[in-house]
Amino acid sequence: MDNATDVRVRFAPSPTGPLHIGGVRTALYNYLFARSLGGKMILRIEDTDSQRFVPGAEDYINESLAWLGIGIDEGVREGGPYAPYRQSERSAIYRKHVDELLAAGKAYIAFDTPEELAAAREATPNFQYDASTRLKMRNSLSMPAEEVEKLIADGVQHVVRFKVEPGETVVVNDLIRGEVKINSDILDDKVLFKSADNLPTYHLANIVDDHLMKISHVIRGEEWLPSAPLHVLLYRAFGWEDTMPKFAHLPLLLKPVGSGKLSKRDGDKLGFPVFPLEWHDPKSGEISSGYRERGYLPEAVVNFLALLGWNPGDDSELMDVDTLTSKFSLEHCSKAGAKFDYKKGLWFNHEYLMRTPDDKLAELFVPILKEKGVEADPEYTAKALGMVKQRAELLPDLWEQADFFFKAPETYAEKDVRKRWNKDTPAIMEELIGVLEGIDDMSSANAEKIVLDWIAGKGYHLGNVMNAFRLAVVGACRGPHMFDITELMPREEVVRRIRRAIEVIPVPAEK
RNA sequence: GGCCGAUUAGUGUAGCGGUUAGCACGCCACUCUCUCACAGUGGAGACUCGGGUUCGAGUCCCGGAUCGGCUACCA
Repeated sequence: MDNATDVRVRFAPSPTGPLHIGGVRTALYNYLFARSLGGKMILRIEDTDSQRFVPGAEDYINESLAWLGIGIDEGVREGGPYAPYRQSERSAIYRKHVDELLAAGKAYIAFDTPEELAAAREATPNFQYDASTRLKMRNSLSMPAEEVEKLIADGVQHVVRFKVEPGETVVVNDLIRGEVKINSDILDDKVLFKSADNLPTYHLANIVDDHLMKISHVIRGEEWLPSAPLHVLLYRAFGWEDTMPKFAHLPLLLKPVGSGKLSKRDGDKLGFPVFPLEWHDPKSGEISSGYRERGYLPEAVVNFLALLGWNPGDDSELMDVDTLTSKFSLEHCSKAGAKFDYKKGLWFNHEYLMRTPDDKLAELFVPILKEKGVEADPEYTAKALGMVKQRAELLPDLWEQADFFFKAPETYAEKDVRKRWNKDTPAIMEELIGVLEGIDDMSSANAEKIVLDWIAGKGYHLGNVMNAFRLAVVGACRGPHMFDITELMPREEVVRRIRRAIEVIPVPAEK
């Protein structure tokens, strides 16, 4: 069934907390890569660290990817031919493979306790558990076979370590970085199987699963580059070098200001989310904000993230997921870490908001109206939002911009009052009410013509009259064209607001 | 400390030996205008530093600096 050349990629997060935005980007690149080549996207849960497991994190991962539209072909929820896709459920598979390595003499058993290892590191600067030191440690290479057997029979805790042969140059061919060479001397005898929870470490589980699941390309963060040579050695030890996946190590996401990798604190400090969805930490009770809850559109987040470390090869910036897919290629991924430009993220969302059809916007706006305790006709809401959407970056900004469509102003912007509400204003506004009431057709163009003619005829100051009018209806000098507002808003409401403004706004003593 | 990786305006990036070093965000003007936006036009702003190679280097090589990652019975 499966062809050797089939593209199969995986996103393999650890359920140790909310999915970080950098992880989301890795998932996205895997997804775009797979889709662009007609391949499959696998979601594998790497829960081999029982100490750090966080309940709810796996659901969070699934929900985040679903919200962003990053589709999964095979995974824990989706199932698939290589199930289970949760590593904690695959321990027998790893056990079998590690035994193979043991039998072939490519791995060995070690009894050193954490304390002993700490002591060794203390005693020797740059201590490394490798060919130069392993015979001085307590393991099946340094101890008589009977003693090893006895310790195992007695149930003494032990780990399995990979036996790295020294003096060899290991070459990793990275699709983004080219050839990366290192000497095996600097590699240590990595623990493959832990004693603490009888589960494999990342390195072993990762190689076994990628092989068994027929992964063709491993696209992951740069933090894995240093261990990639070890992984090559593991493929070799298993005799899987011929079908070894190709590697691509993505640059990291960095802090917007200062240096270092992007952290949750940066988001808190500068006011942007670092997680796709809001996260309620089950232990601390702490709540971390998410893109979704903040009012970002998933399409905008995807577009923004795609361009952080990749470019389409031309000047396009606003691209939907199909366009991103068709243009995606690993060759256009950059090598250097990208500072997280959250302001550009805001711009993307603004662009997507402007392009969202008004009725869809009205739907997205329902929760906000509800929160504000306002009931409104969907069609009215759609028209109102359509008028202000070019002024909003995030969904909640729509309320800031369109609130007056749903409730009369209670206060009037002081600065605008000072500038636009003169001693003649109440009388002119009174006159305006009469003019408005005399209009048969309140359509924007018609009402504008009539009112403007009246202003010109009377020789009034256009800016002052219009802004006073705006102040009365909106509560400040902001918003769409006045006659677009009065076309949508019932005339009685407009009149009521002008009357209230005349009543409430104090007339300045002079001028 | 060791190993690996990276380095074009404030930010994201294009460039792949010969360009007035392109685009976008942000910033500043101007235009439009009843306000705020949108839109349009214009502006300021960059090749980390040395050495090489070459007729010619942002582009290739070497070194320094800086930044990042890894260096766990975490992933």
